[in-house]
Amino acid sequence: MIDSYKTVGENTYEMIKKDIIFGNLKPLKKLKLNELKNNYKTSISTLREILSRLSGDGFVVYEEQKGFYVSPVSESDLKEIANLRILIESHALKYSLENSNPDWEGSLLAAHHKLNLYENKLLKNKTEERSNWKRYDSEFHQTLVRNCNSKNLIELHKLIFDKYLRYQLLVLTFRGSGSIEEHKKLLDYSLERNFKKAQMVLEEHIQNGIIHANKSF
Amino acid sequence: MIDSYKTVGENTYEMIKKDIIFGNLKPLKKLKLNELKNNYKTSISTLREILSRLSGDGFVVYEEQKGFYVSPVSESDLKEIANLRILIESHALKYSLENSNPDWEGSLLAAHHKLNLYENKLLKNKTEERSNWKRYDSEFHQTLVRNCNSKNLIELHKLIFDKYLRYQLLVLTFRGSGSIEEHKKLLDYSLERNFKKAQMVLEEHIQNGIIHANKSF
DNA sequence: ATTTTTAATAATATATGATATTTTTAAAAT
DNA sequence: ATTTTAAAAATATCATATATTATTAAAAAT
Repeated sequence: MIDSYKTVGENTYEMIKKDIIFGNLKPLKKLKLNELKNNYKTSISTLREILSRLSGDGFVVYEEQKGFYVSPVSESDLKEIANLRILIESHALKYSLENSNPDWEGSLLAAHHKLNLYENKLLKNKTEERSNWKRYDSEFHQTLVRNCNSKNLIELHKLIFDKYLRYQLLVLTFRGSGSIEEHKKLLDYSLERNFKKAQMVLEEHIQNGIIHANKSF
Repeated sequence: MIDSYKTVGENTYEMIKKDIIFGNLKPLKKLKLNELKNNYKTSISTLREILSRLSGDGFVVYEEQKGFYVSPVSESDLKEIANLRILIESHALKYSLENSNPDWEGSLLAAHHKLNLYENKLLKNKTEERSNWKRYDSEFHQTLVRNCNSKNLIELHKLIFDKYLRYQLLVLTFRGSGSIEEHKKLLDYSLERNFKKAQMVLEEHIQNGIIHANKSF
């Protein structure tokens, strides 16, 4: 394993965060320390550290004297997150394109290739595993912004993207060919360094994504 | 005192955060747990929680097995933060103006009035306390975005603003009448709901702010 | 004399137990 | 049904203990 060196706290942080994003820990669920202690096999002090971190990230809510619980979800929150993602990702994309270079173009092509393979699998075989698809989707979008040359922007994007991802895994479904085409256009316009068009597709892409969610709330 | 009910952890969190923002804890300073324990009179477990939260907020850096230290500062980071602030605050301002209503207009006027009183004091008496000025500056800008109707956006703005504030307190100085005029314009254009002009002033305002910092690095 | 190795010291990471306080739950009373 | 009261559960905090990892200082080797 790659990360078997990590500390207990680090590993458990990843696990709990993943469990929240993947919906194993449901929105609003009270995170009782003793319960978590049994489930994740760590001490209460370590758990409190982890939950404190997660509350800084916005995946957990903390209330004085009452403890921690999983952040709630709502339609309005999803819309806010989507708008924020459009704002941040567009902004970062703009700078990524301005700084475009062969290395980055190569990595974007590679990321899209892997994503596309999975998308086609999903089109044909609906039972295919979705978490992998989401992984490649994440990587593609993260590659899009990576070249923006702002550490703060990249970190912020990752945070927002993870929040969006949580909604995707909770209430959104694979949209099929529409999403595939958008990814392809996003790739092409980016390689052409055409920000205007790339931005429009991106905005559409994210906006289309949340339309599928509306009924689930 | 208003917040004397708060928990030890909450109070100490505020104190440490303030000490970082106000420069009492210098950038890159190693935050040794035993040292903090003596200085802030709290237990190590409580401190670790606090530092974990602060690392989520970006004011503290954490390295496995090596512990915590105050986040570094740099000219490039300041520029990133300033650009991010322009992006976020402009975006929020746009929606605040769209949702404009008498209540909000009133609170904006009030916030500007208090800020302006302090600015004039500072102009005449250079020895005036700066932390108060910064408080009113914060409040004015926070009022500007408060009406945007997006909790996520408001929280994000607060986070970025605090980071910017840290730089202001570390390396920036009161710019005098220039800044005062910008605040006035910002108020007037906002009351007119003229986003285009308000946005331009805001961008200038933030951009002008960091010019004064360049030499300090 | 500078570099490398080794030993000693300090600091972190984690767990556990103890205590005071606060919430929550359940039972009793109005 | 609502309020009051008592009991139980959970949180907040601290202190202490142990294993592991970093850092520093001393010793050895080049």
